Amino acid sequence: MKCKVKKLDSRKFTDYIRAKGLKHSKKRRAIVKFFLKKDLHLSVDELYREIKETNPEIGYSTVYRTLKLLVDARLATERKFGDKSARFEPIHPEEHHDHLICIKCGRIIEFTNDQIEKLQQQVGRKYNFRIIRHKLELYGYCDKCRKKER
Amino acid sequence: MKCKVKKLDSRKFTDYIRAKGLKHSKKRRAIVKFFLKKDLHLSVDELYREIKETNPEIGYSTVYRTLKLLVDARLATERKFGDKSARFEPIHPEEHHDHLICIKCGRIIEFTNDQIEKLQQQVGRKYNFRIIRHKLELYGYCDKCRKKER
DNA sequence: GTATATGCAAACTGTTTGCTTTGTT
DNA sequence: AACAAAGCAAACAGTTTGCATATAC
Repeated sequence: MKCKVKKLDSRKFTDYIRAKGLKHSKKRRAIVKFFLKKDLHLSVDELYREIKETNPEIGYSTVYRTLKLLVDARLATERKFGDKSARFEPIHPEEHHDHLICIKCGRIIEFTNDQIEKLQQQVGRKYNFRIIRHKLELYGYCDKCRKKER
Repeated sequence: MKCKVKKLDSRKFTDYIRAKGLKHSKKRRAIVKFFLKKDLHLSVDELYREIKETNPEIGYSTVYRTLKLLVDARLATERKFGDKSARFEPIHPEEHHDHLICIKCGRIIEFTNDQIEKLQQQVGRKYNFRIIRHKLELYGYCDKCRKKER
């Protein structure tokens, strides 16, 4: 099961922009479109290059600023997997998920596991923590890279 | 249960240094001493300031370089919790642990949970991943900060 | 004495910001 | 017309590096 891009209506972005009294622009729309369309977990750089091909007049800072806007609007989250650069992914409010990351090819797969979630709550109780969110990342070799290994 | 600093023999560092044909120095020893002595999960900056008080002639880059050396020697690991700066902690080879992080006061508590570990392996199997390592961080409010909240 | 360690300043990377110009409403 | 967006360059934070000097062996 690969990552599927779920429908995240760009209308939500429009709503947010309006509610904030901000303005729409071609470039913003282009960035949001790419962001939603492309496979998940893009780094800013990847997204920038991608966009650059069809919209060469868009600058780096605009990409950053728009992604930040998406995060503010709670339509995206920022993550860092090992490497130093930030990766953004659309939020699907109903569903939380964690990540499998291939340390060879960089592939990122999402998964969920209710049992793990429950055990985390249990850990929280044990230490008197009120757990708000968590991060679980499993690093290893994906099926393809395992085959190549030997 | 607070983080306890377990005995991590600085002799291992000595061994590593020798094996690599590198040299000992007062400063290195001082840094390693502080690193092992102080509570875990120090940022470079925290460690630097700490050391500076008794060894004001030690520079930032030396701290970095020595920490890197510790990582190379597999005596420390580098982590990033949300904030941008790296934190280092001694490795205790026999034992893997995860972290509870208080989003109010920044307190970091270590924990282990075998059941979660097992479930992670299960997830790996499901997706045909060979899991090498993982990162689990639970963010929330610690007991002290929960009380203060209301 | 030779080679490594260190300090300093400078380089570097990813990200953010200030300012002027351009675009949206 | 008014005000936000975008581009560019410059600022920034954390980290790394080059080089001359100090230190360890």
